[in-house]
Amino acid sequence: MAKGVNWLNPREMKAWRSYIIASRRLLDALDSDLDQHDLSMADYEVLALLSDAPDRKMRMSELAELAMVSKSRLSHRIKVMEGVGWVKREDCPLDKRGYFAVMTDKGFKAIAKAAPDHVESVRSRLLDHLTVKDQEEITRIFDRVTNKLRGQYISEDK
Amino acid sequence: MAKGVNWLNPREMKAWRSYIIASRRLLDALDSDLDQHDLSMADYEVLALLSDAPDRKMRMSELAELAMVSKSRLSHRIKVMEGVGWVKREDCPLDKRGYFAVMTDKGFKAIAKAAPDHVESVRSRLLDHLTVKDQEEITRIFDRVTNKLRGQYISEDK
DNA sequence: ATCAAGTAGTTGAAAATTCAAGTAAAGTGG
DNA sequence: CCACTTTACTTGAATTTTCAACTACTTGAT
Repeated sequence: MAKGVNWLNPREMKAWRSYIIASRRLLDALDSDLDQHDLSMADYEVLALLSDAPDRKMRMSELAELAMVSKSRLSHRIKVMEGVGWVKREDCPLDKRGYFAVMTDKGFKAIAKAAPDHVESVRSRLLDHLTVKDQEEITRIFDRVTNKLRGQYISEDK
Repeated sequence: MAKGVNWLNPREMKAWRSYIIASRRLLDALDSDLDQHDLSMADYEVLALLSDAPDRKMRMSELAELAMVSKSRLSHRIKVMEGVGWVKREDCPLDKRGYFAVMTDKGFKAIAKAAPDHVESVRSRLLDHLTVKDQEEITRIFDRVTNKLRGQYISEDK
């Protein structure tokens, strides 16, 4: 096998760069739009997941998995959210190692307040600039990327 | 104006979720692929920018801007890279407030070693799953997103 | 010249995240 | 039911990132 590196050609390079640059700026913008609600995207997602869960509670592991953060990180984060009064912990009777993160009313109000702004933010920063066809392309392309990623060997904890 | 929130419809929701989920996993995968070279994506980009710059040196501000990190973050990061021996600082004769970050030979070797793996990683995690047409779509869509983002009011420092 | 305001970059402390253990409870095979 | 391995979390320390000054220089106006 030849040892030469298969560098990106200009078209590939352009696609890759367009994608990361936009993504970085987009995520930054969304995050800074959430500042007014004292939330980061990551915390928003955790709360959103909880608010949709039955009884607004979820096992730590499941929450970590769905929110795509490490258990350790979730643990730390839940501790601060607990301090703010948005969630509390409850232990799981069926598995004594486990805990539920339970959203409080205060937490629910917090995310209910942030949600409209966040949705508007996602629209104005991203969706408004995509045609219906673009949206479908995005879905198709990125679903495929996720699927392939799943197949490949991926790191451990998170 | 009616006060109702314009929530995302299923198609929009799907596009948005496909995009972030894939992006998070993708970036995680790329980052963990770089672990073997003791680099993060952010550090990689800084070094890549430097290695392409004339004389492999660049003003701190410009580097921060192109790498899309805050000046403070770059400053800290360059300090540790300086410790590792990948870059050094040099002061700018034309503007005595300013500094250049200059890549050392050791730094150049480090990124030259990482680059082929990183490119391969970008291919196997992303580009291999995109048709030429997909690449063009991505470029078109995300360039537009970036442009619109530029127009809107965006935060300060970074 | 002089002074106000802006720019380039750094710094230390605070907050967030990762990393490497550590604890306690389940599950599993014999 | 007894070891042994796994799972579900938490924790504290180390690292990274952000935040709010702060220094020193440049620029522009008078």
